[in-house]
Amino acid sequence: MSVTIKDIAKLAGVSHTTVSRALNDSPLINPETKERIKAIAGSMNYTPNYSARSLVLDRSYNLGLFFTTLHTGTSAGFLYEAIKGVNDVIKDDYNLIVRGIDDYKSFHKVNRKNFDGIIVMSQSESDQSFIEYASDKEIPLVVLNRPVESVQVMNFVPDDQSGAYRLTEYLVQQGHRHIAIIEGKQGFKSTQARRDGYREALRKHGITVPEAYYVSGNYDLESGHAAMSKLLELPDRPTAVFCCNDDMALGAVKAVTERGLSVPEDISVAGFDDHLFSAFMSPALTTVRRPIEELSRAGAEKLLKFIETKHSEKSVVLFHTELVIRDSVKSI
Amino acid sequence: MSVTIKDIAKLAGVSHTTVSRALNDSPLINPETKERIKAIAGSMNYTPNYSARSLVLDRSYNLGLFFTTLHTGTSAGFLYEAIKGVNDVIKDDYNLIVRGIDDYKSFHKVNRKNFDGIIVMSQSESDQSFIEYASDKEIPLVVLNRPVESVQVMNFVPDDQSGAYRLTEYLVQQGHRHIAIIEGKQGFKSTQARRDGYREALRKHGITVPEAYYVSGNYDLESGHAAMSKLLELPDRPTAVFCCNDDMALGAVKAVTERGLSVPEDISVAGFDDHLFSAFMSPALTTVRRPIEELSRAGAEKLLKFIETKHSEKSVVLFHTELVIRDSVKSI
DNA sequence: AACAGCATTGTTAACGTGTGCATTTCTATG
DNA sequence: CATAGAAATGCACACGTTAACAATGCTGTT
Repeated sequence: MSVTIKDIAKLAGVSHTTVSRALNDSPLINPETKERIKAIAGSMNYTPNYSARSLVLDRSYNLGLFFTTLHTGTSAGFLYEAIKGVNDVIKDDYNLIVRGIDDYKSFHKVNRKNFDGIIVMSQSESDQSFIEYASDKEIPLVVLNRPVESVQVMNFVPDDQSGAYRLTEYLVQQGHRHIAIIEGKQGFKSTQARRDGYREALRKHGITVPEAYYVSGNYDLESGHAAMSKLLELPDRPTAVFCCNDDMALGAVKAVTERGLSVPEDISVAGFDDHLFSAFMSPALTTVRRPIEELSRAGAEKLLKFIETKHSEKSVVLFHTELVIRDSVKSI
Repeated sequence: MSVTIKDIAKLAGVSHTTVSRALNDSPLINPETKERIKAIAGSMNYTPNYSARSLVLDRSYNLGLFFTTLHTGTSAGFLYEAIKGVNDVIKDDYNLIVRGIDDYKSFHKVNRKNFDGIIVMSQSESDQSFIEYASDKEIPLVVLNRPVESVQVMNFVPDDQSGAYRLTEYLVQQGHRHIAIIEGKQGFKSTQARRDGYREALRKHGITVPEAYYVSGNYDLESGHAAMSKLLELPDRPTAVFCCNDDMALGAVKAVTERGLSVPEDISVAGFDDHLFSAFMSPALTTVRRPIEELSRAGAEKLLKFIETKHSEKSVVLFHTELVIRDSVKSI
């Protein structure tokens, strides 16, 4: 059986309360007694029973990092950057619980007893009921990646729309007018924001494109490949394709080269996200950088502050997205 | 304040003990009383206080998924597959805590009170002291990815050496004799296993290669690019390069194309891991598939069994690696 | 020496839940 | 109706820790 504060108390000849005071830096203890107790605790390798502390303090020391889903539409790079960003902030002071919201049959297991706070990495509105539930339960909550108006939460959102707008403008500036789009997973807010940015830029430049230039993907390599294959069959083939994430761009480029065509000589391709591999594609991909790691870090910092101060306020912080010009777009 | 079993007991007109029996399917309760209690608990949205249960039952319901490090040498795909594999097994019965072992200043926070079990995804021997510590503390432990002899643990290991051997044999069968290797992160056991497989195949075929054909990388895109740049400068340039993971292979292919050379016409490139992007590279990468998700799933299943039965035995399960032939190797 | 105030320590209960043993209730049998 | 045994329920304590309030000890002042 493990060492408890009662074992230490016996050896130190004090009450268990005094041991607790010593180990928690209470002002209500003589410094010499404190050091003596700490030495004994150290020599016995005492560690607190966190369950007991959690019970008394009404704290769990768990933080949730919840993704709308982990099953599909969530790329490895996205998951990786989110975990790294949050982990850099919380270190080993909290347990980071990683989950897909769609894994919950019922949310009632998620409550203040089990989570000190939750970061929702929101990909679509399908997690809206969860966000409302968590807010209603007054669980400290931060929502990343998607703006949420109906709930008083802190929000950190990459500016996907202006990123997509800027990228499409760049394609226009390079002379392209036949610009197609391979969209992301239907229902995801990022899909809509990127499409809106694309459309806004076309409209600004008085460009109209046929309906066939809108093709759906699923944010993965295969769907990018399939979507590009469709676009390449069109009688009026686009000169440039905006792929709404880098995974789909890689699949699209593959579809192009399989037909004996080349990027960007025969058709230009752009992506979105700036994953690690994007700079190493052949050709190096022109894309938009989304700072997922920084956004996750900022969200975690805010959540810790919220937990500490018991205070939060509605805010939306837009994270700058950045056009990254490489080699996959040709000037025509 | 939340609903406790005492609140339910009051409404049901029974003791809290009876409520506990009802909610835990004890045989020591009248079925009608049980249903009545369950109905009340349901209508009050009762959930157990897990801290209290953990304290009484000496259980934490936390499982650790610990990587040797999350800082460098751990690719997004690797992390993603491991988390997915484990998560598929544990669902929401346990909290999955994801950490880098090198994040711990001291291991003493890791104990049976805080973790019901731990899966170590071991990348190098630098986690050996942790594995020994956890085993000594009798924390249920499963080690994935690296064989461990000094400790009585269950081990699930992909057969990297024979994967690398088979890949190198394939290169030899395709006529290559000037075969270089871009190694992984120094000190990682996977680096050694893949190098050993490569050397074993060369030896089998009586092939000797210059020392300059061994170049170090760091399991990332940049180091693959840099290592291939070195190999391309050699007066006696290799005809084929075995990159010890797919990220480095992508970087290496980029270095080739940047020099106006092409893969596989001018130089063949092979990888290791079969990440999702590998099939979509231009050319599609010949590589070795390592079943990280399956291995993680098997490890999690074994760990849950161990926690349940309090019984475990030393075992090493080798997971089959598979040569995946695509387009990046030319026959000469 | 007596008293007041402050510092230090201890007693007791709380947190929410599970369980061993005691008590009560119910049922079957003679 | 009385008795025995089984079923059902409750009492009291435990788990390890924190904290409110009580008690004790020490120090300084008059």
